[in-house]
Amino acid sequence: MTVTVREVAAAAGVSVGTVSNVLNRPEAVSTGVRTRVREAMATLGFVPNSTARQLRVGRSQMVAYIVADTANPFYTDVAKGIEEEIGTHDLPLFLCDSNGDPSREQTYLTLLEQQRVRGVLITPTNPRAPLLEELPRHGIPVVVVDHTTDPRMHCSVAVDDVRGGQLAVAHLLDAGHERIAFIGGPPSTSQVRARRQGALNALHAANIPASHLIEIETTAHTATEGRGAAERLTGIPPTARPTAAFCANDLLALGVLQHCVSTGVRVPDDLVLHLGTLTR
Amino acid sequence: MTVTVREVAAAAGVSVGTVSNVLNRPEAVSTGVRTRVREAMATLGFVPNSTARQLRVGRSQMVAYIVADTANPFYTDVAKGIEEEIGTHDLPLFLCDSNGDPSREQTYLTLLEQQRVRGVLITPTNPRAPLLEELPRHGIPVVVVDHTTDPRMHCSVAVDDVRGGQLAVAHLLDAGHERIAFIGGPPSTSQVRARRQGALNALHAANIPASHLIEIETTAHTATEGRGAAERLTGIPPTARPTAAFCANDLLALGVLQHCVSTGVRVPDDLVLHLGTLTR
DNA sequence: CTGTTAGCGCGTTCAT
DNA sequence: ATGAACGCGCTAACAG
Repeated sequence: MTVTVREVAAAAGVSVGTVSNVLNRPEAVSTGVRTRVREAMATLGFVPNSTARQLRVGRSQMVAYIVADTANPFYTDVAKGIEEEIGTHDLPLFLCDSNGDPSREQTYLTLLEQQRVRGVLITPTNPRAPLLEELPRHGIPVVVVDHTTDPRMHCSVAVDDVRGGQLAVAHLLDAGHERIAFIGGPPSTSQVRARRQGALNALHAANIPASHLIEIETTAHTATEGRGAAERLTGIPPTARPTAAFCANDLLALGVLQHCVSTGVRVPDDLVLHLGTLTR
Repeated sequence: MTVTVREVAAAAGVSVGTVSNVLNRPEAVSTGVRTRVREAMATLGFVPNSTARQLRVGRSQMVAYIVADTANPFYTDVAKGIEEEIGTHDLPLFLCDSNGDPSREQTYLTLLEQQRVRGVLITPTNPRAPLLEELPRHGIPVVVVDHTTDPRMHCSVAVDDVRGGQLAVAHLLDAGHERIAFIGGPPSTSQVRARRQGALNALHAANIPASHLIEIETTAHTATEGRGAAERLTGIPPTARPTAAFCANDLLALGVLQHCVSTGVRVPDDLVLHLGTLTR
């Protein structure tokens, strides 16, 4: 069923070493032999077994990016950027969805380590997973995305969430709003905590009491949760209701918008909503 | 650097066959030896090399789903469903983004074939790619998602787009709308063609001329394109402007909504917009 | 129940 | 420029 280099070699009347050479160092083979071997590969339907190559070479060419939720456009946008870059090195990217579950995250990490992959990028659900440190020790580079970690162990790239939250809320304050909703995911996520802190900083800088930040907590970064948050928000008596909302996540903002549209809340007359990076 | 079964065997005072057995058929090894071997693995930091295992067994356990755009929530929702199912068989899923590029799609297919993966799911950008038929011939199961193909070659699962388009537009007609926008992606995608056909069917069934379906074509299924479409839509003189819009894709609908919100077009007073499956 | 051994398909010396 | 032979780490078949 499966065609090997040996069979190709026999068909082309050369040795396996030569076949391997036309595969990996074509310039080291004479033109005539090269085309003869290539024809043999084509007629036999030869498909290189990269498993065998990897075993020989010691590692696979695969790069993986583990995220908590592939439905979150932030992650897929980051993934597109990663692909663009590593594509220039002819490396393929594979996306893994841990679904916010530390045990699934660990399963993927284990799997990837056993596969001897070329590298792993991860936006960790469990930033203190022991495997996160084990991989680099075993020679597998790890890049932590959207989360800061111990720089001695990993490279990492992250957003200044405090500043982001501060800018967003300062903008709303400038526009004259005095009661602002903060719609944020579970406080267990550091990004949410940081953006909230930024929001508070903005209030403080404007001499507005922190109580004017009306916090609505959600359990996840999904549109469904956003709709629920909007429901709670619009349930607040008009005089106490925030006039603007800052959402810690695009999908939350989308859900808020969906709820407003379907229940007749005017945007932006009744509620000011700034859509962030959901721009693709 | 890398620990092998042989070293584990030596450390535990057993043979490699036994080590392999505790890995793959633990019940066939006596309890004492089993724990002794497991301890040796732990202290040595043994990580099974699944590349070698795959070479021996003939195929990898990896399942991949190739989509045209991981930023399209439809695909990631499908991916979640796939994961849920294959997870019950202890198989990991890897997402591949072809970015709508047939050549990248082909690259992934080639790679996966060379990796001898367990199976491939794909929403094809190029449904007639020769590799799509070659994989099954080489023993790699392929499932075509959201696209119908020759049932002799592949299993496939797809949506009845014609009926979907018909239902959506019939609903708007029932609500009293007589001029309806059809905002659809490139007509080269069969899903868009089918939904458009369904929309026309609904008009025909209601004895409304096809010219009352105002078609706005986009080049992709993105929010950006949706915003552009909305701009064109709101540029139509009020008397001729559609009073409702049917978007062939959620991201387009989102873009339309974004444009309306940012330019003060009332939803649904000025324009009725139904948000579809964007529900997570 | 445990040990021994023969490849899985390929890349890479070292000869020629 | 080409060929022969070895081994990557592991599983499976068989022998004990």
